[in-house]
Amino acid sequence: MTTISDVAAAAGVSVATVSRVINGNANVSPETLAKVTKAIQDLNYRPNLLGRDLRRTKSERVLVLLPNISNPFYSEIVKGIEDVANRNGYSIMLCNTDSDIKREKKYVKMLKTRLADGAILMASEMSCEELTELSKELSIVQCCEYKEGVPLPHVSIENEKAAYKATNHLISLGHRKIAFIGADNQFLSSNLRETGYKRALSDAGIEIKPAYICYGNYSYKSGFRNMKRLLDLPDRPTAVFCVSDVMAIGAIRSAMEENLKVPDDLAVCGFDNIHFSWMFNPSITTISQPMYDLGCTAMEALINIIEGKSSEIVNYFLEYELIVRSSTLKGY
Amino acid sequence: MTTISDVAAAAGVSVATVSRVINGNANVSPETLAKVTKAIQDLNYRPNLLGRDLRRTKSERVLVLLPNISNPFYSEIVKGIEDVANRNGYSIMLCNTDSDIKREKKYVKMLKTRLADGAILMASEMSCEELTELSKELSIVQCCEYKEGVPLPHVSIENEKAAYKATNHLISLGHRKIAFIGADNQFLSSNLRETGYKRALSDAGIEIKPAYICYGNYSYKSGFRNMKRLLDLPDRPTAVFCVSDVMAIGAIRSAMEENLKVPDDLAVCGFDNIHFSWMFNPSITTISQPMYDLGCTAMEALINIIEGKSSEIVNYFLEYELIVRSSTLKGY
DNA sequence: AATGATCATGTAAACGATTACATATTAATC
DNA sequence: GATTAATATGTAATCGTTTACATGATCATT
Repeated sequence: MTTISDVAAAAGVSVATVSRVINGNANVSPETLAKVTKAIQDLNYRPNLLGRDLRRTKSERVLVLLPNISNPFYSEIVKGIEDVANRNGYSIMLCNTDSDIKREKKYVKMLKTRLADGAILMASEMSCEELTELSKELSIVQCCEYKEGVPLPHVSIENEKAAYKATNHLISLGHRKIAFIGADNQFLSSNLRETGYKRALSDAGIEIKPAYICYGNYSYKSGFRNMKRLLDLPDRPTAVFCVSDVMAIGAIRSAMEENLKVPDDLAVCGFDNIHFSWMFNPSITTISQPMYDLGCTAMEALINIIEGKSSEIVNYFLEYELIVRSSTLKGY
Repeated sequence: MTTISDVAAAAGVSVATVSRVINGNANVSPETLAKVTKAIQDLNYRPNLLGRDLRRTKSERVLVLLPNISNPFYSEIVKGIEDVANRNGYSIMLCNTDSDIKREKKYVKMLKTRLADGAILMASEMSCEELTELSKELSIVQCCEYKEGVPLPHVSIENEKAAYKATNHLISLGHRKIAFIGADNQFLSSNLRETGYKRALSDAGIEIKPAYICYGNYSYKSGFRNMKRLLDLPDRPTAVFCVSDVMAIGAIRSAMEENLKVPDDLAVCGFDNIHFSWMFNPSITTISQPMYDLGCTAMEALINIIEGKSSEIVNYFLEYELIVRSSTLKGY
């Protein structure tokens, strides 16, 4: 490993001068510049980031913690994050937590140990107390999923209203027996979506039937199983609102196995607008989150915090959209 | 930011002793241990990784460069990589290159600058020369996609044979008019799969028709478009082999738009066995790569290199599998 | 009681960079 | 020509660790 002093020796100058050349300092004579540049070339020298960052106490790196890279929902968000990061000279590193709090904490530790300047948390498993603790010393933004009452900014959509809109769409198509496949996790969005679903029913004067409400874990299988259960009910629903597209796909396959037609016998609405929701047959009606923009906004907020431009905590709610497709409306 | 000397001061000992405590050195008296542990707790101290790694010239971190996290194919591989890494005390950080050589090089630079001990490259855009150059100073393993003749180990499947098997499956079902949707990129696997396809046809005494061979870019749309073109041929094929599941899905949707039935009117075979290939309707016949194992093996190979256990370059070819489903065989 | 081993702790040098400050050289001003 | 300003370069401290080596205390051995 060649170091800055190797270069200095080769060029016959001091390490300070080499450092000046590397960092584009103006006060270097043309001849010295040439000598040093040549030495750097010859030795194929790259500054050691550990040394540099240690001295600078700044890394221009940002961690993105996400529960699961295999969830297509996150891909677009990450793209937004990366684009803004790159425009501002930051590198991002993705950390797959697998929804495992131990893994998550390992990455948080890297943050604490200054390996990165800040982080974006996508669906943290940490408690409010832990997050509040972290907020004191670290630059962190919550994206999509967030804990309420934690002094950290978040970027998301209004899940309650979005769910209301989705459910209302089903109601407006004439459905009265509308089931709900939610998620049994600690995330706020799951609750908010359930609340929105219920409010839509109430507002339409439809009774809320507990038997129509069930919970999965965002997976295909949980969508499949829950739908099967719903279809086994004596008074089976004619529509279902799933809080993720993947579960919606599971639900549709379940209905198909029972020889039901979608949307004729069962209308299905998902959430997220992942790529596969329009590739699927039938294409799936869903709520589209502005994933790319969510990512961009989160990264912008993070940079503001890191660079100390804003000390107040700003939360962002971006616009969502109901996208009607064949799984609820024929011919779309 | 509290440092080791803050802790030392608070505990009334030297920094060396604190360091000993942190690193579990045996020669520390119980009382001192207690004092220091308490001070660490009180001050909520975490060692600065930059300082530590700089001194140790070792980071126990590994970079995983992949072209696109939104490709579900990579998720399982990453899982394998992570599991082996964690078992061996390494952290992994994912780097999304977006198939952009500039981004890729940015991450390689981090490697050169000792931010990580090594890297796994999933589908590098770099040339053989560049990779050869890197191999001299860095610990790198190629996974899935690889360049031939580069002195870096790789882990993959035998793409030519796998494609042969897939094509042969279609032939054995009685098809003679078999199209191929490949990929127009620089990757070896694309070529090998085409070669395997052609060899299967030749071996079966079927003429290779250039009109039946076309190229996409692994996307849904490119599958869709190419299939449309193939179906517009005067003598349309009755089967198609796509080098990715996503393109296969595009092809199926294309056939459906023409009111063709899959597999009755058109048999479709994909490649990769991503989750959606069995969620899709019809479920898709495909070649299953042992993604998890590919990841595990790549990580194991990398650790061997980093820790200097093996200096020779070993290449691994893992077993693939043909998975027959409804898109080629009814009722599966 | 002298010797040596063992244990606990401290001192200070590294790791590889950046940068405040000092110094030397040259150019500009009066 | 003396003074000052600007430019180019070097010296050494610093970032937060780890760790080789030194030191001093304790205890067993002879």
